[in-house]
Amino acid sequence: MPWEKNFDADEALTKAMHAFWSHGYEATSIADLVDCMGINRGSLYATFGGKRSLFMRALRQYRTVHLHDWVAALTEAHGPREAIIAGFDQAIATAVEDGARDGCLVINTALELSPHDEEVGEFVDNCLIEMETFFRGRIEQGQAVGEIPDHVAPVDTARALLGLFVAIRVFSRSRPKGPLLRSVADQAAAMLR
Amino acid sequence: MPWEKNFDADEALTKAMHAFWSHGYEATSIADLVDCMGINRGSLYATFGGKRSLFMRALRQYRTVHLHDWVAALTEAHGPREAIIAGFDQAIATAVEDGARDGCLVINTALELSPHDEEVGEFVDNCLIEMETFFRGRIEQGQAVGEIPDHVAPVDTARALLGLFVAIRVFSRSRPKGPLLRSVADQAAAMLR
DNA sequence: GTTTATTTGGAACGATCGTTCAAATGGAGG
DNA sequence: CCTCCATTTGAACGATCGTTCCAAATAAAC
Repeated sequence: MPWEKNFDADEALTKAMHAFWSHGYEATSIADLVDCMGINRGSLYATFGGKRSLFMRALRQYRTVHLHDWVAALTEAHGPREAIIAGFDQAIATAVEDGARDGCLVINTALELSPHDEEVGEFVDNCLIEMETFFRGRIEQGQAVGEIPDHVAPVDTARALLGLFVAIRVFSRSRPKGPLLRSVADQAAAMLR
Repeated sequence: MPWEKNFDADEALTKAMHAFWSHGYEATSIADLVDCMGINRGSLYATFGGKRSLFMRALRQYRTVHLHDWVAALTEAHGPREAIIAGFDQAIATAVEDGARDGCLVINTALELSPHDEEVGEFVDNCLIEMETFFRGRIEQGQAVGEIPDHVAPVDTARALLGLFVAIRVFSRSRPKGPLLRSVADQAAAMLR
């Protein structure tokens, strides 16, 4: 029925996000997006403005769903130390079980676009800072309740954990072998002892 | 002089490597390559076969120069423990001082192409394995000469070091801040104590 | 001096890129 | 019953993609 939208913009955006997530920005064409979103070119441009604008919205949706909500869920469901460990375990599980080789959209974008696109770069940086802040917050909270020893330096350790987490996402995309991912996660856990 | 090549194929390949390194595979066009390599389309196709074939040769040159030679230089110039630390320091130095936001071609490629290109994926995996092997070899050697304590688990630690090294390359491309990189490298060094 | 072999520079190819736009649709409001 | 109007639809745009091809150019070989 042409007089009213016959698709849900958020659902379509989610599908676009997964396309960018899997193939990256450059390798995802408008034709690909039209196909996987199930809408037509005109609607895509009317609703989302264009490829780049659509990508930015996909990035923002990713941050909301896979960063904010994810952090909130971990924080709520676990104690401070366990929240960090569960975060790593979850990342490994999606990589090994689901066989999804998508990694993390933010990190994929960090490598593909950040160096040459200021707006994207700033957005990605903020996401990384949020992750670092999550780790640091959990460490400090863990120390406050006596779960994590005081000799652990919150800032440095948070950054190292961010590094190991990034690495798991990278390996998820290129070399998603269980033992490798598990070794990395175990060393992350060891940093909290 | 048309009866003999008037360009050095290896030099041209190096220039192509840097273009791919900086912008990735998809975002580097044949026109870009022709420009930066300083040769013409015909010569490019006659000498290198095509874009994909040129990219694979660039990858191989990268592995030789920035992996094999790099590992050899570190191993030769330092003791086991110091070789690892010098590797991290070097990665940080190129990111912070040179201001080069290129990161590592292998890791960039791992995220851009590995999930959807079997040949590239296998090549990249081998490079990552080589790096892991370097770390493990240095750890074991360090333990043999008493530089590194025996409670360090070679395999797990090597994988974690690989992870932290990958992270430094990722941050070099997206958030090349000195303190962040230093924290990561310091935690890497702490794993060897 | 003619031939031969090879590279060069660039024109040209069909395909696909991201984007625009005008025609077709059919209920809503008068 | 007719006019609106937001939306769908797909054709079409110019640009650029990776690739192919060929005539011009040159100096060694004969």
